[in-house]
Amino acid sequence: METMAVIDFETTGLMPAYGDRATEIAAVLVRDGQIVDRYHSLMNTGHRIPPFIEHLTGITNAMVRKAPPAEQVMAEVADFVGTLPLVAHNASFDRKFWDAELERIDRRRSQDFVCSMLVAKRVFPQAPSYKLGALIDLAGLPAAGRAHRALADAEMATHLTLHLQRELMQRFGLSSVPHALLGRIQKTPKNQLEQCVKRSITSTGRPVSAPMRCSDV
DNA sequence: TGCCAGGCCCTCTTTAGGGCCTT
Repeated sequence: METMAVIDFETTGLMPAYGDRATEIAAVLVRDGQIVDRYHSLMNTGHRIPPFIEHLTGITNAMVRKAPPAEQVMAEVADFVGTLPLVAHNASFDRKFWDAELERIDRRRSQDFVCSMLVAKRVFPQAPSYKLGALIDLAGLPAAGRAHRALADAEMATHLTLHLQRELMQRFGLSSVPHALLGRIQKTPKNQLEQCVKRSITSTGRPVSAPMRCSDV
């Protein structure tokens, strides 16, 4: 059975290309509809967290000063995740920081990201908001803890992803919804979900798995 | 109190503009 890794970063800002750095990372491993393992750590990059971000996340400069170095944390989380397919909410954001922080330790990503926000837009096109917390509330899923902390957000993104998979299985009579199918769904034009899923189903009723380029996400 | 971006998506669109979403 496929295992996926759902990740979430807290950072000093929005743009690693403009010098923003990670302050916290969490990775949740999910298999057979269950969380099977977790990694979580603050990290110290030596960069100052702006007051607005301290207020938003609750992660202070004093907290990260006592945290292990970012190089150590990123090496640990990269080993923890390995080559498992990745999921994040608004994955374009987490992918930028994942790639930038890995590059600093001379490592490269080899797997694809799926974005739970883009998949949610296809599965629930009438949702009033696609913020992680709003989708959790809409689906009646449990809040995992304080929003804007990496582990809580990663767990909420995990529950959302499992909810999307269950909805797709029920709606289309599928036995499973692998990462590759989620990757196809997030790229399909809006209102073409049914055509996308049907194209991906073989005569055995199992979704077709197909490799995707990292640039596809 | 957010500014910096960028991909996605919608519309009073397509030779564009603006909101959403992430911190």
